[in-house]
Amino acid sequence: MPDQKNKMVTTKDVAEVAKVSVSTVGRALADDPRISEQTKTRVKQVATQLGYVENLPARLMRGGRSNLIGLMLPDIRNAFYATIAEALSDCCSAKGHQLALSLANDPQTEARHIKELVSARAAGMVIVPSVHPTRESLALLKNLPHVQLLRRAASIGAASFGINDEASIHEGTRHLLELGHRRIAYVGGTEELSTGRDRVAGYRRAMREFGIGADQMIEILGPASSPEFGTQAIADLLASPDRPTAVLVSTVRITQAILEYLHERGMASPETLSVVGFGDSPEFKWWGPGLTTLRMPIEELATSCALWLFHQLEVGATTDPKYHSTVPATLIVRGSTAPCVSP
Amino acid sequence: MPDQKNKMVTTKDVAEVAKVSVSTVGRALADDPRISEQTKTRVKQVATQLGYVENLPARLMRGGRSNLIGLMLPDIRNAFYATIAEALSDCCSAKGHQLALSLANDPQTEARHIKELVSARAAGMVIVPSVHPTRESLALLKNLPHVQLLRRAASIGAASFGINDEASIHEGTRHLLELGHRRIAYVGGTEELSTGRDRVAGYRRAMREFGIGADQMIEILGPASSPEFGTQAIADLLASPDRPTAVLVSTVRITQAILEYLHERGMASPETLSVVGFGDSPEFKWWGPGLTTLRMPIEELATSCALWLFHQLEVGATTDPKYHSTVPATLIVRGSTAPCVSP
DNA sequence: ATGAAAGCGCTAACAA
DNA sequence: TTGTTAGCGCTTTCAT
Repeated sequence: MPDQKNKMVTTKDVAEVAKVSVSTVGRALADDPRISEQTKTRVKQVATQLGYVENLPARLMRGGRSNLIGLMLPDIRNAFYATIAEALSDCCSAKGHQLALSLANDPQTEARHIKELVSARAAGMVIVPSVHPTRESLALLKNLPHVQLLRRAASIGAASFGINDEASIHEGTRHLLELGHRRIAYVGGTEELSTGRDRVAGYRRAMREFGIGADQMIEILGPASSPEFGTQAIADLLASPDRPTAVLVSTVRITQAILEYLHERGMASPETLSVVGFGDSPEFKWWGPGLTTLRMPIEELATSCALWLFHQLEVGATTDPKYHSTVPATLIVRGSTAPCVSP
Repeated sequence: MPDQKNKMVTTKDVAEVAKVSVSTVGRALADDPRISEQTKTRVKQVATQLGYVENLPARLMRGGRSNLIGLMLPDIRNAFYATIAEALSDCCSAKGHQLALSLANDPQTEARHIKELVSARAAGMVIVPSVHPTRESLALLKNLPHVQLLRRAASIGAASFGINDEASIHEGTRHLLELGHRRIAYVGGTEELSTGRDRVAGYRRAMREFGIGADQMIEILGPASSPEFGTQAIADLLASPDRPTAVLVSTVRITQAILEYLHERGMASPETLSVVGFGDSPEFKWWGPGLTTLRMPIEELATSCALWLFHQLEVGATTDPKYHSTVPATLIVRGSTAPCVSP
């Protein structure tokens, strides 16, 4: 553990040793054409020798923004978000940016992190917004170029990149309907979140298209990333008098919880229940007969999101294009869904 | 997307509007006891009204370090590291720190990220070091309080927190030996990494203790986080003339690759092969008969690592305690290991 | 090709 | 209780 009070080497120190002025040092290190090659070489040599490292805060004081890119996620242990973090980190590295990771599940924490980023004069941020960003968050975001990812808060007037949630869930539901299922349960996040709204809408549309009324729909909505909620939901479903023949899950964490529950109770799929999951992880292949699931191009999504943000940073982003991009999911059919055999 | 050129509100602006001096503003916002409650309230009100956000770089220029804590990881998609990131993020939030995530697999990228952290005057960092940190990295770390996590590079003279790798793998190997296995293969990372060295050492010790000579040991070493290597390794093992009756895997990623391989080929465990995995994820329970594996208290490890770092930051860390802490793994016995029935 | 000096926003020592 | 001022390390005119 090094001594913290260790004075750092400054341009002034370098200047003294190299016997030039501070401005010459600054210019030499910035490869200014006005400085002779000879001086440049000498200055750089001295700088390295002394272990000079530029003082970013001091430079930032003269205006401009730091190379920090904020990434606000609800949960890094979710494979979805980990993939996003990795893709974004790659993009940042390529552009010389530094990633600041903020994990927030509630609007207050979110606001605090945004404030810190603004305070640090971050260059921009990628945010998966919470349900109801605070007024403060919204005001702060006015001073920070940003892009929304996955979720979309209407109150935030920025470009957004997401999954086509409605169409994805619609496809999953239709798959079950075409297999003859009619008592199909939907388990997912609440309608507070844009994603929750869109997803349940996809379920409803598919059901309606097969002539199933709202009274026949089985919807269990709760906290999107709560395994406990998922466990409770599947338990309730299986215990209900007219238990469904199939279930469609619409979040990663709930999917994992349900898979775990069914496995622990030794309840075989698709015999007991046909299951359509959300997201795709390697282990979904070896869960029971293999999980039929919706795969999303998360990595590509995060990359295009980053590219767009960087582009905005470069061009200065004076306009407000309100660009909204969505990508579709792919249904991966495995063993967990089978034709309905119930009455 | 907001206008980037938007001038930010400074203390001077607040001072003008509130009709006080800049220092009064600074003190009022810092809750200095010398300022009257009345003035404080007014200044704070004006600051909020104007949307004032402190300029962190400017404050840092006066010396001291930022609230940035760097976290250097090889791979955020590995559940191990994601858990660490989350635990650390929680600790940082609690202490008002901001997490800067750096993903680096090679010494050059690692060096670049460390330099950026030093340049940004980060408060400290938690690092899972690469095999051979560059000379530059080592020099830079002298100016940045840090702690090593999981891996330990001898060249870095800092406190370290890790798994007791030798003992853990020893326990896993002994479990197989006690089940009667003798042809036990070890698949893990190379001996370049401290973890790789310790782990294979645990395997060797256990084997020796059961009277098995070095010539009877089956070791396949390669890149620790390469699924491709894992796939190749298990393929080779199964194709070999005297195929082992059991395999012990010593990294998370290789474990995942091997599980996938065996599942895809429909090779049942423990009939074909007894398997002891590394790490523990929910899905290990439902892989085939359930994976016997070594579970590590990663979250606790990361937390204690963060606590230690924060403590060092607080006390100033003038001494160099070279504190090394290791926690043991727990063997979780499931269905993938069974008594040896081969000749 | 190089140097001197101003100023970025903030804090703290010194004044009042 | 509040104001004045110096200076942190760097870039950027403006001089030389």
